[in-house]
Amino acid sequence: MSADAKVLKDLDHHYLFAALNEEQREDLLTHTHLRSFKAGQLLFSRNDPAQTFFLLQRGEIKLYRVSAEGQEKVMRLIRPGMSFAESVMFMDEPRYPVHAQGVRAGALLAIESEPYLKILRESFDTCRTVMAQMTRRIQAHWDEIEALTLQNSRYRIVHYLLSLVPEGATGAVDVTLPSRKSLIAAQLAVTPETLSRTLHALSDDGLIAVHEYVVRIPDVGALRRRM
Amino acid sequence: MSADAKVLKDLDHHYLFAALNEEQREDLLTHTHLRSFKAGQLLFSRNDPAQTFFLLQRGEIKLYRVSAEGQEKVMRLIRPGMSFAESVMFMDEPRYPVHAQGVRAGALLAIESEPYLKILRESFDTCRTVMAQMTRRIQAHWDEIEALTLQNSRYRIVHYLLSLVPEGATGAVDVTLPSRKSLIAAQLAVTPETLSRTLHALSDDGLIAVHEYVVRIPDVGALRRRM
DNA sequence: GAGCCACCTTGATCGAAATCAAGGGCAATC
DNA sequence: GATTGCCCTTGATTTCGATCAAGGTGGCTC
Repeated sequence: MSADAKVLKDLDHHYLFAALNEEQREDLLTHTHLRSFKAGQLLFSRNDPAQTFFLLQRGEIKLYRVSAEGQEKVMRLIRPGMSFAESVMFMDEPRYPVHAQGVRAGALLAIESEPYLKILRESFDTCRTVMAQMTRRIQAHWDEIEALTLQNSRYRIVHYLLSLVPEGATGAVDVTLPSRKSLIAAQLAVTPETLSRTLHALSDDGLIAVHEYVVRIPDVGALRRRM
Repeated sequence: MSADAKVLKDLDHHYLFAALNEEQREDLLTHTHLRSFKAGQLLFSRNDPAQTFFLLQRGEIKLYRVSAEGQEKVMRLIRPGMSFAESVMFMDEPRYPVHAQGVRAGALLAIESEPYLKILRESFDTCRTVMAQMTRRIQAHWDEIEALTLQNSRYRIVHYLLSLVPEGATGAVDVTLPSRKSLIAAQLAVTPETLSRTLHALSDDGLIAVHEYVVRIPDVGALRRRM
């Protein structure tokens, strides 16, 4: 399979491109660039002009903001198959609202916004899908704002663990933490110390058992009830 | 001017309808209902099936969530001219993600989602505007999440005061708090006590002067610098 | 005008999580 | 195999904002 064919394959599985026809996709491909990156490499900074959006193929990326005091909040962790910065293109003067940095080396597709917008004009179905996706994102933000204001750190951590449990699983489950614990902490807006202590406390309660990056949950229902 | 004509006038100033033609607007009007409400009246609850979205004409509405302990977080305060619940319609199984309650009596337009979606299919420009608006909302959420996690309550309160200052104003400005202080507190995720104390502290620093609902800011620049 | 209620303020205390500080384990490098 | 650096953990202390508790004030109704 040629490199281009492989890229095409990646594209058509993604919601941003699923409803496009062959011609539109070919067209887009001429405006798509493959870019690899290293761990720790800065991909773009907050307020950089945004002419492209991205689709991660391999590796891991964090989208984050930094406070005046240098404290970091991870807004999203991007894993392979996920797109990011795609909604920025609808702004009049598009600028990235966060910093993006590689966490684990990998590669991504950079897709130019302008050509995509032109194509979008001809595909209401894709428009609709994009809007549905944006709505999902908005609701996720509301959930996060709720968790940050109405719930304590233990709740957020338990909620996060439960989000890793596969759909429909019951009884005993092993979940694997997808990144370094300090990154997960930054995502949940707690310090690494608090995450460590909370996991320990949950272990003491017998609700989980932690071994490195594997968390065994003996009884998902019990954990859910003790949120 | 007839009641319908007045409603039409309200519609065409709003981004959701600005790009529609006369025929489309007339069509929509047959699926639009005027509804008045009292202070304290519940308009819809979280998880109610959502077949309509809204445009506030008069009064004030709060969109909020409630924790298990009964604590309230105001997600948005709706003022006349603002629409709400419009992005829910893009979901497959639309349900309101928050509670809505009247704060000050007033009236709103309830617009059926299905007919609007049909019309949207024929107006890419409106699609584009809707997506731009959703992007703005998403970025506002990121700002809020950042403020909640990286900034303290004083910062959030000062930031809120500055958000009330008219665009481009410098030097001394008087701003009027748009609602009860307890509601503003709930929006900023602080207790009324903390809001009261912080306003007092800012007064002591000479950065503001509070008289009832009017906050005088002698020097906007100075306040901005002391965030 | 008395009484009531909603809202705001002020003071005292408490508590959850951050910060500060120290140490351990492991992988990479020389 | 020693050294370095990065993560993570654990303990001690601090701090910000919440909670608890008491007034104060103004607008209602009766």
